[in-house]
Amino acid sequence: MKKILIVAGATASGKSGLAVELAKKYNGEIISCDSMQIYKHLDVGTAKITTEEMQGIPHYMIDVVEPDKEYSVWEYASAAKAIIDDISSRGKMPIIAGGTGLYIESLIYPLNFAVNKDEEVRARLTKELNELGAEELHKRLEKADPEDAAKIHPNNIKRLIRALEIIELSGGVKNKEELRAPQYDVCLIALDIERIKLYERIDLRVEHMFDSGLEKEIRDILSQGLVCRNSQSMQAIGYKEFFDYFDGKISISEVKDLIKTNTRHYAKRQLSWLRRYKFAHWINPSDKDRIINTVNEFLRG
RNA sequence: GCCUCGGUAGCUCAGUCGGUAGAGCAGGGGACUGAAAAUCCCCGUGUCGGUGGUUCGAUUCCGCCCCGAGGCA
Repeated sequence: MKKILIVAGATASGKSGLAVELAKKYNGEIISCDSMQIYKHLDVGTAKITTEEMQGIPHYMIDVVEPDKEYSVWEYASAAKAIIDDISSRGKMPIIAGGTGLYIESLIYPLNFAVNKDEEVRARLTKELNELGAEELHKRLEKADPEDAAKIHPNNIKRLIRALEIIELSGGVKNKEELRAPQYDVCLIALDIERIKLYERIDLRVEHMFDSGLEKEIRDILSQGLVCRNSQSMQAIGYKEFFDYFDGKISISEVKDLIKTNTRHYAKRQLSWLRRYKFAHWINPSDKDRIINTVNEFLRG
């Protein structure tokens, strides 16, 4: 099985920098695993790595989509897996760096849905949801797939609609346990930082984003018509918070505070996701020796 | 100096016709299979400013004191 090294962790914990260090040491190339750095032109707000910071190491899966386009895990996984194959075939080490849990999941285990999303079905289900209410749709799911229904809270309408969509399109229930074997030999390094320090780093990073022209960046992409407010990319933290400010509802300092708060919440969710991987190596990013030892052991095995 | 209104959870505040109190936010935990930086779920004991008094019992009523905000001088 091909070996891949994954550097994961909460936002602002130092994944990008560490990935570059490891790539230099182990003859690696880096594949970003980030649902927003996928988008072109969202640079400051996504803390996208700069060319200088890449230090000559090839980076993939960054700037691959226009910011008004929708993107999905499936597209990510297909593209990233092809790149993993390519890097491996050249005798180099694929290093995955990023914090989007679902995207990481899609590389560790194969996605096993037979059906893609379908905007028409989705739109109709959304309409039904508005007319009938979530409870009613949840009951429908319960009839079709009680096991799935038990796992999806009626308030979680995105999941609810997706579950019903799968049933309608595939004519059956989700393909569950099978095909969940890992598809690579994975070494997962999860960056472990004291919570208070992580939050300090987040605050600093947000301050830095404002100093680096975050407001100008978003004004520019809007005025150039690269996105509209409801574009998927504009759901990103660091962008969506600006719209109330543009509408005169909140001040710029409130925008900044909101971004900080939302980023903390996001970091918490990222850590929560990573804790599911019992095989992860939780290591403080400053503990280089342990990181090196862990990777060495992985490569020997 | 006098008058009025406040002082309750980290913050903003509600409430207790006297039986030791609860929301939002923050914070913590969790879920997650083609929207995922999205979406959703769970978690609330704190000298109720201090001190005397009335009372079986005071955060609640009364007195005094302290600290804010405003008004009159």
